[in-house]
Order: sequence, then C-alpha cells, then structure tokens
Amino acid sequence: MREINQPGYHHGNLRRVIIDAALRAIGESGPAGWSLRELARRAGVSHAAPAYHFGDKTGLLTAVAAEGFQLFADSLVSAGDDVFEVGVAYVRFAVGHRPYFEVMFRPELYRTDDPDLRSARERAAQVLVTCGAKLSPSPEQERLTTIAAWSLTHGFAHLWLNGSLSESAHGDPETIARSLVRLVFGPGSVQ
Amino acid sequence: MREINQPGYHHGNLRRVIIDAALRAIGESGPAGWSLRELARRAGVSHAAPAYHFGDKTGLLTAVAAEGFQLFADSLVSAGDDVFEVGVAYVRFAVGHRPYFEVMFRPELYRTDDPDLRSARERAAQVLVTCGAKLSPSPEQERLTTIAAWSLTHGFAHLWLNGSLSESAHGDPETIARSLVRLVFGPGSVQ
DNA sequence: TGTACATCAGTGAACGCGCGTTCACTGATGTAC
DNA sequence: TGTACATCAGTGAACGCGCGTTCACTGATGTAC
Repeated sequence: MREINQPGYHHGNLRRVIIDAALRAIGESGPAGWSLRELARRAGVSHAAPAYHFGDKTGLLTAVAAEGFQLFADSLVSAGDDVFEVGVAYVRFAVGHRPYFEVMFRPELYRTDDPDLRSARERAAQVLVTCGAKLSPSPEQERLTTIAAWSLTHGFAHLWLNGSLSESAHGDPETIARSLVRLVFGPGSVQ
Repeated sequence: MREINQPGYHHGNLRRVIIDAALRAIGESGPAGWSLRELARRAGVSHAAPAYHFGDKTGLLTAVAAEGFQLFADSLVSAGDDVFEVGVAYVRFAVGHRPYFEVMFRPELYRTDDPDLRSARERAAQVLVTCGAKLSPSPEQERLTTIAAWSLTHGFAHLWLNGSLSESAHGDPETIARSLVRLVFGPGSVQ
C-alpha cells in the first residue's frame, strides 16, 4: 500500500485528489464554472487523467453527488431520534458542505441511475419520512408533513446559501434553523 | 413604430426575441447549457447580435432575472390578501415560469446591482413580509415567521422542480402547496 | 416636401484560445512459475 | 529469490471544434433645415 499523496508516475490517489479539486472548484465558481482540463491543472496532473478516471464531467459530478448523499445520510442518521435536530443537521450539512449540496439537488448534472448514489439518497429520504411520521398530527397526514418538514429545511438552506436571506436573517444559520423547526413543528403548532 | 417580428435588416424586436430564445434554452438545458452563439442561431440572427444588445451572457441573464422578478412580484401581489394564496402563487410561479425561477435564485449568474432587478425583488419581498406579519403568533416572531413561510414555499417549489418529490408527491403542485401552507399555518397550528 | 447627415441596429469575416477526445507511449505494480 | 509477462495508471502531443471578441461594413431610421 502506497502512502497517500506520494509523488511519482503512479499517483496512487488521483481519484481522490481530482474529486477534492472538483469540490474546491465548485465552491469557488459553482458546478459549471470549470473544465476537466482546469481541474487537472489544479491537481497538477495530465489533462487526460480526469477523463481516465471519470469518463467525462458528468461522471465526475456523479461521483461528487454520490459521496455527498452518503455524507448527508450519515449526518441525518447521526442526529439521532430528535426530529428537530435532524432538521438542524439538514441545514448544517448544506451550509458546511456547500459544494456537495449544490450538486446533489441538481440532478441534471449527474447520472441519477448510479446505484451508490440512489441507495445513499434513499437512506437520507428514509430519515425524513421517519421524522414526518413523528411530527404528523394524524396518520393520514404523514406524507404531507414529511413534505412540509423537508420543504422548510431545504428551502431555508437554499435561500440562505444563495444569499436571499442576508438582509433579513443574521447570525448562525443552525440557530435560526432550530428556531424555525420549533416555531413550525414545536409545541403549540401542528402537533 | 414597427410591427413586432417584422423581418428585415433592422429587426426592431431583437432584444425581446433573444430573451425569449434564452428562456427556451434555459428550459431545455438550464442556464449553463448554451452559448450566446447558439442563442443567435436559434433566433436566426448574426452571432454578434446578442453581444450587441447585452454585452455578455451575464448581461443577458441579468435581463432575464429582472424580468422574472417583475413577473414574480406581480404574481404575488395579485394573489391578494389571502396569505395562503400568496404561498400558492409562489409555487405556481416557480412551476409555471421555471426558466425565470432557475435564474432568479442563482445570483452568481447575474449582476445583483441592477436597479430594475433590485426594486422588483424588493417588491416581492415586501409581500412576503406582510404575509409573515399576518401569520405570526406574536409581534416578536414576525421575522422568523416570514422566513418560515418563505422557506416552506420556496423549498417545496425547489424540491418539486428538481424532481426530489416525484416519488412521494403526485398530482398538481399547486394543490399540494395549498395543503402544505394550510397544514403548517392554518387553524390549529402556529396561529 | 426634399435633401443631407447622424445615429442606430445588425452583419459577417477573421482572430486566437481553451476545450474534449484520441492514441501511441511509458513507467510502476502485481502475478505466475 | 529471480525472471517474465500482463495489467494498471498516467503522460503528452495532436486533432478538430465552438467559443467570445473585434472590427470595418451596411442598411434602415430619425432629425434638422
């Protein structure tokens, strides 16, 4: 086993390095603002290397999205049984892993039939469904409540990230998210 | 005054035609999936014409976003005093004017200092603030309630448009949106 | 009403550039015996 | 332990293409007198 990042003809870790370069590039200019050749330049490798590993840009973004959904599902799961904290974890992930988040919810950028990606996304969705069931005022409204909870946290995360709330919402997004879910789903509201 | 769409050396309506071509292109492949040259081809004009009118792609997308926010503000205003119907109008606009919506909430695509754009966006925001005030359980929570209502409708619209809800939500998005805002903000909930 | 001139709207040829893709190659690694 | 061979990982030169930009131009429109 080679050490990671060891130089030489065989990099040994190039797939990882290219994905990291992609994440950095996405963070700086979004998923459209760079080319595979630019990524190769950043990673210090031949311009043909990214194509060798991922085929094309869609293949690379598929890998990014798959990895993103896996991290995302892990985050939601580890928030535990507290439905409010799952909502907070949703926002924390979006803000803390913005490049992943930007790709994950633009399915036109990647191959939605990737099996790893699908299973990770399904795992995340299952957490949300469980939360919806807990929050729902009646069994018939579980599905609608799930959509409501998902929309609320997702909408807040999206508006926060694109700067729409910069005038009206100040401070830590996690804290605001916690207040939001308590306001909407806390004691005295839907339940 | 020339008739619109009349052919000839001086088109007379080219700015409009190019924006419409852009909206069609965005609808087909998103805001990044085309070039100014391709747009000129679609519009049947010289490839230099779009640059003459808009400078560059950012300038064109600024015009799209400005027009979008104007239509958006009109939609919200004309929903009247019914706060629930404002939420429904938000979703109706997003689903019915998807190309505008896709650009409007990606500020990195356009010039956010465009005065027409800013004033239209401000007009739309004002409607949402008024709704938040009406829905808020107490004066101290008006700001948070505004963010909640905005996040709920925006999140639902965004998730709907990117296909995240295609497995769990069937039927007319407007109808679901109406149910959502009633569930969250209707009698027996926050208020 | 006519004429002259300025401005506006759009053209099309030409440019240099970065892109994705191809392909013969090279050097390192793994495996069989 | 040594050797031979196959496979893997990455290189770098070459290609054709579409792009944005520039620029001299052309034809239509508006205005002054």
